[in-house]
Amino acid sequence: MDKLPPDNPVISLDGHRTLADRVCSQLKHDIIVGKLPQGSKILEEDLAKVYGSSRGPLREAIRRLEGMRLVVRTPNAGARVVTLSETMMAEVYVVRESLEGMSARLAAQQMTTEEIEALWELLDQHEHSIDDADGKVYFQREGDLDFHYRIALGSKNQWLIQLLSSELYQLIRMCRHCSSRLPSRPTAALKEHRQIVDAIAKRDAELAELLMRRHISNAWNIVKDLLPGNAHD
Amino acid sequence: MDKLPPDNPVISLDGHRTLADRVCSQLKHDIIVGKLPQGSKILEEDLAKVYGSSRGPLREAIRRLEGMRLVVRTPNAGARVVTLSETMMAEVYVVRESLEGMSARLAAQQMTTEEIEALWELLDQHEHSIDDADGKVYFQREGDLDFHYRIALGSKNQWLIQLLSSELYQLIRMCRHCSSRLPSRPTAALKEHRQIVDAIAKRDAELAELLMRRHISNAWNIVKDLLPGNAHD
DNA sequence: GTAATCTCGATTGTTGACAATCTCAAGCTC
DNA sequence: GAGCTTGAGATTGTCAACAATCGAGATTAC
Repeated sequence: MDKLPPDNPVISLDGHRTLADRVCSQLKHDIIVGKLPQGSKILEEDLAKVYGSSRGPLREAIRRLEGMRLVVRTPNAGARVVTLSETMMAEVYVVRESLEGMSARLAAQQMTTEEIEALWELLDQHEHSIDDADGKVYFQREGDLDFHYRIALGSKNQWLIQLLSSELYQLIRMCRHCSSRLPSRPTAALKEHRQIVDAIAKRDAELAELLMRRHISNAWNIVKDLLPGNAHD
Repeated sequence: MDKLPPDNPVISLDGHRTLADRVCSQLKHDIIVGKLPQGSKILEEDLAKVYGSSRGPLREAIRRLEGMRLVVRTPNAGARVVTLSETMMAEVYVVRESLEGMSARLAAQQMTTEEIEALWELLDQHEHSIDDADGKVYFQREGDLDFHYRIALGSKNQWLIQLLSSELYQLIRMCRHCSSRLPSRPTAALKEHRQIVDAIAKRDAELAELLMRRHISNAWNIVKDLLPGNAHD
């Protein structure tokens, strides 16, 4: 697991960006891991002090997170952390199914053989991490996103990559953080991953898209029941 | 044509939003119609004066347009209007194909019979506007977007609706404004529109998605050749 | 003549203060 | 007692000044 999506939860260390950028990263992180609960109000002055900045940069950060749909703003009443209702997540998964399906289709046409080879290795790593570390749910989850991120990269379509990694994946992470942390069916998922890579390796774009869409649809059916408020088993 | 997408070029009149909101709308408008040329630098102080505001609200507006991908920003060097290269638009159309295909699929399952009836009427209006007004290219274009917007609405998926209307459609408009203004094949498009509505009316989700994807793929093949720098015929 | 460096102007990043607006609770009327 | 009004406090929206950074042009060394 040598490479993670760019917007991973770890706070970025480079200090030579603009202050608003750093505030944005930290705020995003705090939202995703639930440090700022869903639906909680964002007090500009307080949060600015927390992140060691003034209200100006914080407001700009909020505007960007608004664009990522992590916060909702109402004109003269301030901003709140988004609340992930089940219907909202259902909608997100539908969009994801559509976009990642297309990603897989393009990846089957665009990925180099080296990239495909790297994918196989990644899946082998995942298999090992399933065998021994059954406590490392967190890494399994990030590993799953890593797989999907690589497919997105394989599409070579900057728009797909941006849309998936900077908007959808953030919400998926947030959703996972708040749902109970049961092992999410790693073996079944791994098998589906292998089928997808197989289709890509055979350059069968049609099949790759179909399998990816089915895979994400399956994932949603599992995630759905783990959401708070849904009795499972 | 009683109803247009919310972010249409006409400057919104309600004055009781925040200043940053209004600046954002006007700036967006000026970018889309080409008043601010592609790739031109955005001078905060100058533009703030133009829109009758200070730099603060203007900066927030820029942050939002950055989220809509209408401007690109580099940390200490300012913001520029995005430049629509052919490869970029190709990527946008791929994403559009994916998302609108899904929209059509969902619309076939979710639209009410009243909404479908309204769609038929809309297409009849389009047919008439093709017959007489061959100079009104502008309205034909907006009419086309209106059709696609209604399908998106029909999906009843807020995420799809948002993504399409607040990001992709803006770029499509911008692209159309800058490309030569040849009538974009209204009769062929209308025929395809009818086929799509037909599939939706028959509740054939699979077919609706297929037809919509093919329709957008066709549209791209036409638009591609009209882009500046491409010799046509 | 060319290339590297330095300086100055211009532009962006940041801040704290001020104005406008909203929220909420206490008091008043009916 | 219920509902409306009003006012204080808090919070967001806006602004203008200050600091940091970048870019262009001139200068100088080779």
